[in-house]
Amino acid sequence: MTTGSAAAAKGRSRAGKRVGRKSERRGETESSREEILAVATEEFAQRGLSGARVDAIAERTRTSKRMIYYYFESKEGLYKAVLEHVYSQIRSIESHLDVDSLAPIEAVRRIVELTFDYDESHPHFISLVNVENVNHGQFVSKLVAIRKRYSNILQLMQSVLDRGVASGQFRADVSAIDVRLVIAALCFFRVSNRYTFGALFDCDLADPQMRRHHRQMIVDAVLRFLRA
Amino acid sequence: MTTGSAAAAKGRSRAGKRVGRKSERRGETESSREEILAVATEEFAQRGLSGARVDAIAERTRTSKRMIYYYFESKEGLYKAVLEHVYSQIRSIESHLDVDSLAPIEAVRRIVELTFDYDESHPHFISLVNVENVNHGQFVSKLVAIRKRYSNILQLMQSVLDRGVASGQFRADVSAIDVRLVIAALCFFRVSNRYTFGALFDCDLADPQMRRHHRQMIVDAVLRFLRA
Amino acid sequence: MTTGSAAAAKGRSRAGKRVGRKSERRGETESSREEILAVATEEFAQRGLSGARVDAIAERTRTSKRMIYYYFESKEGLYKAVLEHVYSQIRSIESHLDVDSLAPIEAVRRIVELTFDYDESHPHFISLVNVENVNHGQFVSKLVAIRKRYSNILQLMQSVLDRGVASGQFRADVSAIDVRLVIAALCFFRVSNRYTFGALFDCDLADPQMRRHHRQMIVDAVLRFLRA
Amino acid sequence: MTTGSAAAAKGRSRAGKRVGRKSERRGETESSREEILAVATEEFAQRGLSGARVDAIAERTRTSKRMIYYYFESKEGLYKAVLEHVYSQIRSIESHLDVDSLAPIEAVRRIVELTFDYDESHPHFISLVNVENVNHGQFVSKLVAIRKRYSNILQLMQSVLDRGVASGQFRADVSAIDVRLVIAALCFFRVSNRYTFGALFDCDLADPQMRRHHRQMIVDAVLRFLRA
DNA sequence: CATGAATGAGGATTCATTCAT
DNA sequence: AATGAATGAATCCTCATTCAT
Repeated sequence: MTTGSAAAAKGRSRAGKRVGRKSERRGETESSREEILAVATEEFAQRGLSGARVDAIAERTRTSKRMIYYYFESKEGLYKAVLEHVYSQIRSIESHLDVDSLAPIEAVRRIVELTFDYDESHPHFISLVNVENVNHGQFVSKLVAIRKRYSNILQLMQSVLDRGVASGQFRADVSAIDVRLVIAALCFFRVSNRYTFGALFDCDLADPQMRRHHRQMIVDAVLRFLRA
Repeated sequence: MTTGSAAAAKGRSRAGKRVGRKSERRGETESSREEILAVATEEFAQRGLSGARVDAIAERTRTSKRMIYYYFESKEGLYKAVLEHVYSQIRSIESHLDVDSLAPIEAVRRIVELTFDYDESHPHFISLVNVENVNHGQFVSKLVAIRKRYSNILQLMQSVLDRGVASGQFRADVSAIDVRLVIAALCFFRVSNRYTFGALFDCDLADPQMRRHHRQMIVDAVLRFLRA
Repeated sequence: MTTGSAAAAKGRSRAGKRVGRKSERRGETESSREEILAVATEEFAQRGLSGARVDAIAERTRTSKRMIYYYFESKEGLYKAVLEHVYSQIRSIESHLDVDSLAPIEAVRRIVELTFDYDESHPHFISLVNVENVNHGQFVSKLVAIRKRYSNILQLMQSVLDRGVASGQFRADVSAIDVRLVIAALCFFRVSNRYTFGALFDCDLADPQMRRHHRQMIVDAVLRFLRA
Repeated sequence: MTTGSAAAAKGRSRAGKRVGRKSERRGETESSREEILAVATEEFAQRGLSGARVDAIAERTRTSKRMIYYYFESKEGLYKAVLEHVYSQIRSIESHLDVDSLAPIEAVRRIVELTFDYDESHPHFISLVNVENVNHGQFVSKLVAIRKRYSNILQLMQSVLDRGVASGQFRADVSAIDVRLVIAALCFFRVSNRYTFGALFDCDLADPQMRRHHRQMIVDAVLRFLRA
């Protein structure tokens, strides 16, 4: 979870608006589109919106540059599709967890761990969120489907908090949004700032041992933050 | 403090190699260079390395595009200068504080507050760090002067921790680098992800009330994290 | 009548070569072709030969882009078909008139009026003639059927002139081609140059009052031109 | 004179807005720009706005494609500059004539002849006006300087008409705009429709003998139109 | 120190057309 | 008779950079 974890996302989201198509067929077609999307995800993550080259994306694909425009209409359209795709891929951490069946502390622990694991294993996603922030979030704000999902996340979190408060284990003065911010910040930063933090403090955040240590540490920090 | 706070930045670093020229007039010269640097900082922060336009930078300056090349040799050189400049501007939080004269808890509180305030008031710096991370930190790793500074920071932090542990107020199993990471993450994320977090959780992180709340919250979280 | 009025156009000319196919169903087939032709007429008139987009034409049609190629083989083929179509639609003004049954002056008056009315009510035709002239008339010269028709027009005009000369009402030193030129020029220009003339002389040639005035004026001018 | 003859045009019109230039120097610079303009005039006249190729224009020039964008910003900008240029080149026929010193009939004769000669000798101009009309006059309407000039033309024409009416030689019920329309139409059409008219009536309007004949004929037609 | 002119190399995008079914 | 997918070849345009003065 970074800018919030992703909620149920059951419906497959059609990223690039397909224009001028009358019927929908699965199969080959879809895979060309998906191949482009996969390659573009990498390119945009690694080079940013203006740094990415349509030519470079096309070359790493079995299709041609022309197909990119066929499916996505423009470089920007492709970027939007990529953004929507990566956001929609985040299966809601809470929904994978049946948060309500766990004791509050355990629920929070699992939420943090899943968030941490997701961010660690999806550096492209982290980079794309960075890119989007550098670009003033001009596209993320248009992803309506995504935004809906995120409001559910807060509700789930709130119910966990409520139970924790009721049981006397959590403080009462922390809002769901606060907890999400703390969790997101701690997990996201490790990945998003791996290069600068690593260079300046001369350490390798990707080191497995370091990672394991930080995973526990962040769980600990969040629980200490919530503890009554 | 973000990717680590900035240490004592003693020598002002001259970014663009300045070849010895006929007349080395101070004043005018310096201000042209600095004007370019100021404008470029904004442009690179707002549009990223490849998104920034040399033309655009020149136009917003009283000087010409040619001068950019005169002072900085290339767009990349200008970017490096900007990066070095913003990093060097961070006067070490610890050095401003005389950390050693404060009680450990108070010292940490002040460090967090200063870090928070710095990040909040320097969104361009945050953006540039983001940009640098999107670009794999390829330039930050070359800023030797900066890196030295950052190692001092860790030492100062360590001494605070040591005193806290000695007084029985802090846990013993937290390293300086861990604390810096936690502080940096919590302060940096609020600013770096303001667009995506704001859009997805439908809240305005820039709101003064929210900011005040989070400032206290982060101090609190860090102290809870350290507390024995 | 513009570049000459159109004569009887007895045989309907099939523009796009229609290869004999399995089922030559009338009706549907024909209407697809005609729909394309109608849309293409507008597009070519409004945007010129190279400005028109095959995609745009297809989209405004109930059929697909592929059908355009099926019927017309190429964009150029479609343009030729459009050109032939609009030229063939001009039913000979003279043939609608039974010119020989009218007194010479009356005959000329009616010819001018019909030409004027045709041009005014067929701006697409005018535009297409313009387009064709911008393209050096490379296609019109191939429309053999059309060219034949036009030579008849001259004969009819000549007979009117002859009768007028015989009756002493017309001058003898004006050829049929001269009269056609004068009539065509005066009627065509109003429509073809409506935009530039209107903009530069700040008047609206489409205004009904202006139009009525010019209609009479042109009849008058032509008769004065012919008067013995 | 076509869409109206051109008036005094004393001030040199700067066609393509030169951007980002602070001082103005004559000489070499200007000639590059003018060379582009000259070549572009031909290309746009021969192929229309969308048919013209920036590459083709550049190739026929001693400069590069890049310079076209440097001077004119876009293909459209170049087209606008061309249009303005050709319109501004029309030295006012009336102003070359000292219309007021001639007897009314003689004045009209000379105006017609000069208009005729101008149109005959500037087929590119005629074509460009055609192109502009195909494009709905979207650019000509913005040429403010040109439009001003054209309003003067009408005044000069009106004064000639007034003198002719006063002397009893001209009818009183013809407006300046009417006469300009008649003259423009007759002279313009011969050139603008040379391809289609020639093809359909199987004659060569460019033939010198034909041209001489038509020149007299048009003068005659206009005078007959005006005669009291 | 300063500047307007110039540009090669590349970058996004479009378009008429064809293929597989 | 019909169509959605696919594409090579342009086509317009941009950008960092250098030159001449």
